Amino acid sequence: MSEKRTAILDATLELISQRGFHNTPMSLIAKEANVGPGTIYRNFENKEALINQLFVELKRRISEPMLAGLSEGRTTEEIFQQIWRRTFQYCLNHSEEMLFLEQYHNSPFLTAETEAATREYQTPILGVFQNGVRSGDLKDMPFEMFIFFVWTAIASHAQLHLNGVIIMDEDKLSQAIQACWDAVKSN
Amino acid sequence: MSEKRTAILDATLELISQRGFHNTPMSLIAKEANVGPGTIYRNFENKEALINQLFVELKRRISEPMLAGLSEGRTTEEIFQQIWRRTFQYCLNHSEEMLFLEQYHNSPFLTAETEAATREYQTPILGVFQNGVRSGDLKDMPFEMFIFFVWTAIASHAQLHLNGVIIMDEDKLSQAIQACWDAVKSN
DNA sequence: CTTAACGGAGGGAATGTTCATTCCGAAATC
DNA sequence: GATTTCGGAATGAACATTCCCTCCGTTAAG
Repeated sequence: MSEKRTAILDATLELISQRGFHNTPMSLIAKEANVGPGTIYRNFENKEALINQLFVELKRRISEPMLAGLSEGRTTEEIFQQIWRRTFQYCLNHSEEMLFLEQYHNSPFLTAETEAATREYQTPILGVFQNGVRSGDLKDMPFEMFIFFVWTAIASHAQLHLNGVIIMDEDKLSQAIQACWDAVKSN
Repeated sequence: MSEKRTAILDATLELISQRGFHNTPMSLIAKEANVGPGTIYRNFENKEALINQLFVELKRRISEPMLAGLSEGRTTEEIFQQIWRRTFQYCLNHSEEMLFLEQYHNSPFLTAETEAATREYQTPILGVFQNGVRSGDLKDMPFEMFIFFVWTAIASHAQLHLNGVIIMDEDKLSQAIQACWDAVKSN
């Protein structure tokens, strides 16, 4: 990935997560990236493609802490907890990325390919889930329902924290994790 | 509320939930509402105000089935279940409204007043929550955390259903409700 | 009862701005 | 010197918003 390309993606992330799509002209992205407007079009077909590729890139990044949580627990519950904690922490440390993802999560201009590429990054979690179901630790729910109590829950709680609605200190954090665990654990 | 105003809001809902904000010109809204572009500006200050008012109106509408669920259960668990079922059904029957709400849920152009107005409509649920905590049926979590397992969960699962990702038949529905109940119920 | 004056809502053409995108000369790289 | 990449002025389309003319209902005067 060229350096310019990275600069453009970074600038897009920063500007769009704060100002929204319709309020950030390509010219502004170019300026922020120290690049001419024309250069953007050398790397991305158009504005929509730029958003889509950024979306995929961010999904990839966020899957890393999820993955890292995988190897840290022994029991299913410990693994669940580690994934939650690590991903939550990542969301706080990279709030722009999380905000962008949540903002365009169900937006009309994400293409089907983007959605597909996105799904790729969930496969590590799928393994955890299937093992947990097989071993009787987890309820046998649809995988997407399980994902809700991981990714959606994490992102929502990170946003609540960032907006100052709930201060997610250690107490609240373990409370949230416990609630989600209660939701998915088998009885 | 004037007839024209209602027509404009309806047209806006339909067009924007399908095409997104930046892809639906005021002129198109006007055409869909059988109204001149100028007429829109007689009822709403500008495009952003239109979106904001539509958002508030939809939050009001969706709070009705929630409310209706309140009176149908005896135990906290029954009330929880009724709220979930009714609201979920409403989301399926009014998917455009739900999609619009989810799409602009965390969008840069919702004003603070809009967010405040929105919070109003949660107060009936707050009562249920507080009673449940007092009686020891519910975990003593922050209210917004509780709301996550109601509204956010409902909307997400409705979307999964509408996208064909999970077919939410009675089995899956009660499974989802059970999971959310397990999350919030005290142990 | 008729008609004239008024006021306000509706419509839509016109305006001016704001971009996305292009394109070509300049700079850099090989 | 050739080839690729870059920049940014220029272009053209799209669109939010305005402005003013039209239409209609209401009221007042005759």
